[in-house]
Amino acid sequence: MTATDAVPRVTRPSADATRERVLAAALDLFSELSFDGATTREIAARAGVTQPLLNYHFSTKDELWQAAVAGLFAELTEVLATREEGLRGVDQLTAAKLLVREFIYFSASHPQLHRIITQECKTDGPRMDWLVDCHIRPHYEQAARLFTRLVSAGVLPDVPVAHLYYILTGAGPTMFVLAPECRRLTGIDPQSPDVIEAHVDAVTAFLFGRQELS
Amino acid sequence: MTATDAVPRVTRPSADATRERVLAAALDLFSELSFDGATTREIAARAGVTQPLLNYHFSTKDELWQAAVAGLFAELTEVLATREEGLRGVDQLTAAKLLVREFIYFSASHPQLHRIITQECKTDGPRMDWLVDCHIRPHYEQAARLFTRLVSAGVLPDVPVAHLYYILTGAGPTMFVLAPECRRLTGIDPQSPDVIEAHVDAVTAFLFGRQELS
DNA sequence: AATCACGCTAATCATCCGATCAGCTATCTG
DNA sequence: CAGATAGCTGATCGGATGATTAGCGTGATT
Repeated sequence: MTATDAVPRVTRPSADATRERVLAAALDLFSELSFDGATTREIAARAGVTQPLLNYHFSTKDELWQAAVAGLFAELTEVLATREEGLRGVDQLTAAKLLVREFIYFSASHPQLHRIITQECKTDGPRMDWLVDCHIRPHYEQAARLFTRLVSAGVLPDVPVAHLYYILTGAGPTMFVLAPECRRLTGIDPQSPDVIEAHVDAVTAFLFGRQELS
Repeated sequence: MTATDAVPRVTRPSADATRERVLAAALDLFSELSFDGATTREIAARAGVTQPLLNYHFSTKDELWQAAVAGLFAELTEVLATREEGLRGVDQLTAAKLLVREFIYFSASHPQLHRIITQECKTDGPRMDWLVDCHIRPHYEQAARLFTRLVSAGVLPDVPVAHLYYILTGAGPTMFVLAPECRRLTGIDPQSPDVIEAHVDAVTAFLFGRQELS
């Protein structure tokens, strides 16, 4: 089905597996320790390989970072696209609520996403430019279209979409981004399914109106 | 009035001024570039001094970081205490709304606060422990008492206070934390007074109920 | 006036970082 | 079977980082 089946493969299968182990380790460490705080040696150690291998598969530390982040956004894009696909024909308000819920669920299972965004987008720089132009903007524009429709329908108050965007992307993921703090501060584990469910309910209740709280 | 007037001072006045210049530079760079990303040479350069001076005033990089963060939290504590003082006698709901507004205004004028929190509290570590135990917990407990009263009064929906805390601290400051992203992504400058006002209005509207939107 | 502590700097240290290079080994190709 | 190549490692390099040390100048003390 894919091109790699037709063309005789030049890369050995073992390389793909280690590549993905490296990418997973890089994503975790970059998101938790920041780009500068995560060292290539530590990433390599977590992936069970030696440090020069990172420069073999990804020529530079920046390219490793880009590859790890691109994989994460690909997951987000796929999850949202699949969900949207499954919501064809559902009425606008219900579809919007379920799409927002899906986004918060993703933020809970992939806290690395907003950890990296809040890490890189605090300052101007090449990584922020790349993140915004290549990955964040498409999702922002999709969200903006959705919010615009909901405001027109009177479901959301008449607030500029940029504010709605930062209220949702702030209120939804922050508890999961700061999971270690939340555990120490409140004793609650944000990775628990019950807590995730309660948070999704709470955020959607505040966003779409109080009476919606079950 | 202060003790330094009575006791003959041993530190020269010039030292206090440079100390504060160093602290301000450290706060900006730590919050934007993370603890590891900010170098002592860069902090010194921004403060207009040489790098070994940082080790003279603050024995280590960690102590410099602690001093800078402590000063920021002292400002927050003072601002909120002053505001609460001025709200004695005001009815509970109005006082709560104005206190929340004050918090968001502070997040707008001091984005370094939540930049550092989201930087350090993603991972367990000594800096996270110190931040939570010495500075975050007192404010969390104050917020928890406020939220508990508002839930009892029926002003807020019956959601555990931890969720309310992370919804507020996520929805309020994120737009200002990610100001560079917001400018590039939306063309809106979150430091503009009009935008700050609109965001404060929007967040309080979602938090305290739709009908409150002016 | 002599002394001394304070504020600050130039020079330097050990350490760690990302990157490079030569070389090993196993698999694939012809 | 022989050669080539992909996958990976050990050793190492230049550069940057946080910290230390010795020492300078100025202003307060006695």
